[in-house]
Amino acid sequence: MDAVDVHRGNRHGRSEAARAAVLHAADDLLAERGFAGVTIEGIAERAGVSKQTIYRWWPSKVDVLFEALGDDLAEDLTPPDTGVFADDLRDYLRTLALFLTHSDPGAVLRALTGQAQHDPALAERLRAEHLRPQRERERALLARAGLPPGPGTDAALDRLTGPIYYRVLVTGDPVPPSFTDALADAFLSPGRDHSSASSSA
Amino acid sequence: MDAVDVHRGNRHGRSEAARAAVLHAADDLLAERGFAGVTIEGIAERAGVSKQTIYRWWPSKVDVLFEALGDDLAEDLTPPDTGVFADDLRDYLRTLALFLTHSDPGAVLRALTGQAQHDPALAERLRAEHLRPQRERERALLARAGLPPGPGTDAALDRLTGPIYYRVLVTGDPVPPSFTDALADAFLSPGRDHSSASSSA
Amino acid sequence: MDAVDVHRGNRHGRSEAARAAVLHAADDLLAERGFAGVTIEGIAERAGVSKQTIYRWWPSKVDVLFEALGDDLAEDLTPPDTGVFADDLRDYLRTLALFLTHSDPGAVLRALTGQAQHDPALAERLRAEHLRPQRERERALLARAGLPPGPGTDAALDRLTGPIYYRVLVTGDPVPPSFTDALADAFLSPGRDHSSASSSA
Amino acid sequence: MDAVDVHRGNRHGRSEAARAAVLHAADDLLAERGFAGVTIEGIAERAGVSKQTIYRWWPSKVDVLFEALGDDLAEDLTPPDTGVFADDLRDYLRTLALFLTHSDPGAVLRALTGQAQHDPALAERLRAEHLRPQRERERALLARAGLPPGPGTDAALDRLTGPIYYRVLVTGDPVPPSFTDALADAFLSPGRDHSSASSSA
DNA sequence: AGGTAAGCGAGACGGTACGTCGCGTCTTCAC
DNA sequence: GTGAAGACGCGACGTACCGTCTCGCTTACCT
Repeated sequence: MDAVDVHRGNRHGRSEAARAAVLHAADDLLAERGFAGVTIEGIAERAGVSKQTIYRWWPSKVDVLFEALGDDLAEDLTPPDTGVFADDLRDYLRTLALFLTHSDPGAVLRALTGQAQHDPALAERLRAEHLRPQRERERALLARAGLPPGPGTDAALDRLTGPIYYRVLVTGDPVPPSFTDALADAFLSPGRDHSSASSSA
Repeated sequence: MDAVDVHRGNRHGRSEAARAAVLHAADDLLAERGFAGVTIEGIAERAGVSKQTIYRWWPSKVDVLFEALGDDLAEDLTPPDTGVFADDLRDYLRTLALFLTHSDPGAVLRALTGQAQHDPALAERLRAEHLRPQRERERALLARAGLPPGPGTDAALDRLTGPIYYRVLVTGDPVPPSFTDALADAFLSPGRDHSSASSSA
Repeated sequence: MDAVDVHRGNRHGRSEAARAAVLHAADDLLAERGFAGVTIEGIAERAGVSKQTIYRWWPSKVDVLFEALGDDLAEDLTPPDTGVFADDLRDYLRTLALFLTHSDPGAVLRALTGQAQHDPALAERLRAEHLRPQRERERALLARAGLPPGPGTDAALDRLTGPIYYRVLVTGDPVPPSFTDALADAFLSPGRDHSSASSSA
Repeated sequence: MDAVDVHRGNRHGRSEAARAAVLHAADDLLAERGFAGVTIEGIAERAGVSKQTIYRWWPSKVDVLFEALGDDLAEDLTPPDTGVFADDLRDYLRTLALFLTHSDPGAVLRALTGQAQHDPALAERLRAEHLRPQRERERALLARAGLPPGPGTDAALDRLTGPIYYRVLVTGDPVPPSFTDALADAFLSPGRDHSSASSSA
């Protein structure tokens, strides 16, 4: 913790302090000024770091944000496993909605998803490193429902999580528990009629 | 039609030729070089128009793209009305998927939706001028199913269209007719089991 | 004087009101904001006149200023003729110094002379329309001293007025009566020694 | 001398190569296209330098020209000292006339003097950094004539150099040796009559 | 008395240059 | 050999004026 312990960058490797300061500064700037307010020069100034240090380790500002996202999806969005599938599913969807709408890493993910619409390489990287692993975790959840693995699982997940992302990214409507619970219920009790979907909203 | 008839811009109003050239150029640039390749200077050069003319009428490049979107949603995405609701719904979802994934205005909409993640004002404008009117057209479609108007309609639409937008904006998976038909079927026959959803894929 | 009498411009000639407003506005702008602050658009706005009206009658802003100078040199700088040459000469040099340093048309002349350093056409026009006629008036003054016409007159005038212009345009030193009187004295009594020139300063 | 030795600009200071290229380009443009043809963009392009580099070191194009003037006055206009005052004075006035009318730095000085008519700050800077030091060198010349220092010296210099500047800046007349010699003679032999001044012209 | 043509205001237009911001590269020196 | 500092070439930004143009109004004068 002491200044003595801080790597300043030398032949023994990069400065962890600089790395953390950069990621932190990028996060802050995204929260304070939005995506356009995140600039390499701004990050460098706020982090007390030189531009060169940033360019040495990250190819672009989206890579900084990408790394700032870290393992937050794995940490925050691993579905629970209580043994009661219905509860686990409802829980997970609620957590996902909350993550996307109100968490700091959720804001980063939204910004990156937005940028991914302009940048196919970023899109692919997001999918490979975050979205497909997350999908894998979701598949594991559904597997506990006794569903046989297969394309049906993915289709079901698209129907479960798609409307949540849709509200977050497109309509901007809030995503309350009533909404995610209804999605879960539709999966759990496919026979219920349409109006019942709203009765629980 | 003659050159005599061309508004060149005077006290009686702006030049329609310049307006059209700008919108067209913006569209082209988006298609050719992506969102980052759309610059005011680039639009001006390609449209044979001065920068000032663009700034006179549009606050920013997203406003140009916004106007370039025009009434394409209303024109291309008004659900059909053949009298057979099931066909109409299936048709509409297929059309929506095609629009989002393979049409020029769909590309503009994707870019704007991406940018909207960084720009709340744009997000609101997109919703007010395009998404909510589109939702209204979708409500009219569902009304023909005999569904009573109410929040249930919106929830149903979120489940019908949400997964399509999700694939387009997030996973990047293709959205084939089998996928949209399955969504329609799930709405039309809520009792079918999950695996059947994929059997038609 | 009534509005009825104001030419608004028609087939029979230009609007005198517009002309005067333009010249006045140019003058004001020069005084208030300096030469760089004189723009065609600024003149048009302040004069309540359209740009086109200015361009119809003047090729450029320097032409406006040029016309704003009017006959001020002839009016303000015609040497007096009291019959006493020494007094006339002293008077004239004092008047010239005052005109150049503290009058409104003097400010216009200084600005135009400055601009003439960048614009040979303007320089020639200034000389043809103002400076050479002024030189002619000065020659007439010297002729009354009994000096035979010839190149000697011009050389003498260069020595009489040159130092005044020099102070105004180059050193920025004030040009008090003592200075101009000394110039006159040096001409009137060429035998006086150098130090006496300053003793009257 | 090698490329290795060229400062490219870093924490230890600016690039001397860029500085020289900018000054050279500005000089060239002034000579080729006149003052209005000197633009920051034009300098940048011709010098192979970015606009930002110019703005980093010079507030305006006038400042570039100012620096381009360098020490040329001190170098070219230091009066000679042969021990024969009359010769020195005649020589100096001839050199001054030639400098102002036909040298490259003289053209820069004329342009700056012209611009100084529109810009008091530039006027003061010209005087402080170039004109007053030059006046000091001229005073030293006159001191060798045995003239006691005092305001008489300045008045005499105004009469010696004023007419030269006057012809250069105002009338545009040529300034031949006969003209400057006559000025020198009038100083050296104040008793000669007026007509004699022209006889040597 | 009506038609006509010039002067006028308004202001949109294609341009050029402005001065600024951020990019990504580079070089140097301290540690 | 990392990192802070910061100059550099570059590209785009948004603004100010330029000089040109077209339009519709007004106003004599001239059928």
